[in-house]
Amino acid sequence: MEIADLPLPAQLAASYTDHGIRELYPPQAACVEAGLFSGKNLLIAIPTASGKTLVAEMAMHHQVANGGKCLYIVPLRALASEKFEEFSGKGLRVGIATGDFDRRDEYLGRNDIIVATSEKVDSLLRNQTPWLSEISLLVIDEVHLIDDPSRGATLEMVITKLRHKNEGLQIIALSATIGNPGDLAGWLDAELVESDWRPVELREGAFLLDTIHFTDSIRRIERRSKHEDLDLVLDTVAEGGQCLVFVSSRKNAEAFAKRAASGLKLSNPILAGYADWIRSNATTDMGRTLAACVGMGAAFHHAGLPREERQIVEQGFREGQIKVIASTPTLAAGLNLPARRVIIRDYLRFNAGEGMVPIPVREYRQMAGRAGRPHLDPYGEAILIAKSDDMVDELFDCYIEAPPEDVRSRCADEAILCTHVLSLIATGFARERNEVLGFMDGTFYANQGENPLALKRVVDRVLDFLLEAEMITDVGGWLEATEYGSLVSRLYIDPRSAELIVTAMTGRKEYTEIGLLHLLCSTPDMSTLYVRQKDIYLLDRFLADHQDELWLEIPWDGGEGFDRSLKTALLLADWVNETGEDTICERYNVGPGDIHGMVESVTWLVHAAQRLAGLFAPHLLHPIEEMELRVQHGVRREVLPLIRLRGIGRVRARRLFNNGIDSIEALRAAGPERVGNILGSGIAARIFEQLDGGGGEIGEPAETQSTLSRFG
DNA sequence: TACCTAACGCTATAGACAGCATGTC
DNA sequence: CTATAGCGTTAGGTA
Repeated sequence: MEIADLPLPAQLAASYTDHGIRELYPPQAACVEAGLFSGKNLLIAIPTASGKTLVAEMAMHHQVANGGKCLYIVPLRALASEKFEEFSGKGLRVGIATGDFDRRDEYLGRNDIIVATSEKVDSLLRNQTPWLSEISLLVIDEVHLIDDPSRGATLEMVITKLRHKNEGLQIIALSATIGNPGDLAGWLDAELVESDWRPVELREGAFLLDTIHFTDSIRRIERRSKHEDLDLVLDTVAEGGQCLVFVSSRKNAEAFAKRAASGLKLSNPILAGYADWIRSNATTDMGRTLAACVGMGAAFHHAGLPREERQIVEQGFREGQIKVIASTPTLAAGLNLPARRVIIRDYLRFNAGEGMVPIPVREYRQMAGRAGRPHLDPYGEAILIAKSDDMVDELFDCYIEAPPEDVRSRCADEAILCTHVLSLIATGFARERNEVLGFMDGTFYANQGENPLALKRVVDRVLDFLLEAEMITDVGGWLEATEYGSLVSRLYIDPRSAELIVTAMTGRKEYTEIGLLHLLCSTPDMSTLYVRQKDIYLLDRFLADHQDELWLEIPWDGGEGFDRSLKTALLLADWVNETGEDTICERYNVGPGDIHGMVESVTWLVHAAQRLAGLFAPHLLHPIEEMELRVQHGVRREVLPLIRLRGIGRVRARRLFNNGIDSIEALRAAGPERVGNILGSGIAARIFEQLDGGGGEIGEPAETQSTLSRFG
């Protein structure tokens, strides 16, 4: 099927031909035949890299040409940016909406295509965003994530809400290969397009000692090192390919990258350039290790890395300079980063409470699908590593030839349903008990024929909780959200978090920094740090001195959850007391990326706490507002007056403060010249522009003078 | 005595969405 | 309540 024969706007067709795309891949053609351009709903279950995005893009342009508006839902922020870039510059107005990147919020509705994460769409729905009802085409990327235990229900509810709201909505759902695509297609009233066609041949096999066993052939690998897994890498590189190695833990990723680096020992100016950049920005051991590895052509990739380092690694790999990346599952689900050979070294992963658990077939497929770069590699290889003879057969049975798992609804979970039921009531999707159940009839859960009574019981319990918490009221069967409930729904926090926060804030405890942080870290919305044996001593010592500063009771059973939230709170306390990044990383055994993640989460929660304080504990409003600024910037209280200026962050504020400038007044008194000496004249000029310009309300009067003497 | 190595036991374990209002070094 | 690699400790060996 030729591009030229399709009902596409001229500009899009031209953009495709410019990129050498003239003909559709067979599965893409199947989508057109299944009714892509005639408004049919489609469930497209085809392998990674076989052109799903293009199908969606064509449908979106066709839709817009007919006066429609499109919403493209993705599971990750990084994916949102990737798709945003991809869709931009082809004649349509494209917008992006994610938690960290939505400066166009106001104008979002003017776009033809909006790319957003599922949580962001849910949030927009909760805030009654008007343009959502104009959406005529909904694209759901990675729809199989409806099965994700923690986030799947949100996706399911968002889909159900949008279908409920927008009559005649066309849905295009993109999925990995799953066991029961028929179920999902049935729910969505969609035509099913299924195929295992790929643009690059994929060979899957299991490796033992020095031999790759494929389905009907074997391939010997030269022994080049002490480690078999490394031999596989060196072999790929010797043939001019690149390698992606999936391992189960960060430590393994780093260890493998080190081994690969000393096995490869590459050296060229470009790699050296990357290594220098990483080294000069690195503040931690981890960063220096990465720099050393990258200099020799290998890298590791996990969530502890700071964003910039992650991007360098990805870029270096795309350019073909970095030959190997040893990665945790970060790369499995995330960006499009193909390699000739993918090695799945660890297929067991530690799972709290369960021990080592084999990864699902779907995840294996996800990783294996990364093998083979279209137009660049002659073929792709996905290789599992066996430790014994028997393992080879087992790996074939359990992964290579195994059918992928079925997808199941996750929305019957009581804790998760709680937040969604509240939002249904707060936004008027349901006004009575039966309407809640009626709405749930439209979910995948109900469609899969799960026990409706079980769901009813859960819904009843959830409603009882919400009534008890006074987030909703029930007047003669008529359900309505209270001001509290509506706020919780819009803040997008778990109602259980809100209850915990409100209860603690209205208790008779005095405000303390650690009290607030620990409270927020005890919330189900905050992920907490792992507690090691040697941390326990430190935690106990902290408790001995500061027990009475905590807002929450210490559980008598010395629960693990308590230790975890306390450790996390201590990390954040260090952050707002300007402890250096390297010290924090070492003390808590985390990477810069983890700090960033936790700071981001807690900033969101402090904001929520601030709004809740406005409703229930006005006396806490001011200190919590201060904490909001402090976590955002990672600064002590004493530099807050300075931080409010644009162009001043934690470093510059600290530098000014240490030079005796602790307030707006002091800044004025010092004058541009002296400030210029401290920070550089360009920045000084920008600061004084703000001071002289209309910004009369910037900063606060100096109220922190008492602590000044410490630094003078 | 200084130094190295093999053997052993212990320890720790992936990822990342959401508010709000604009700019860090 | 699983698997595995990395690491620290220690015993044993060698120059």
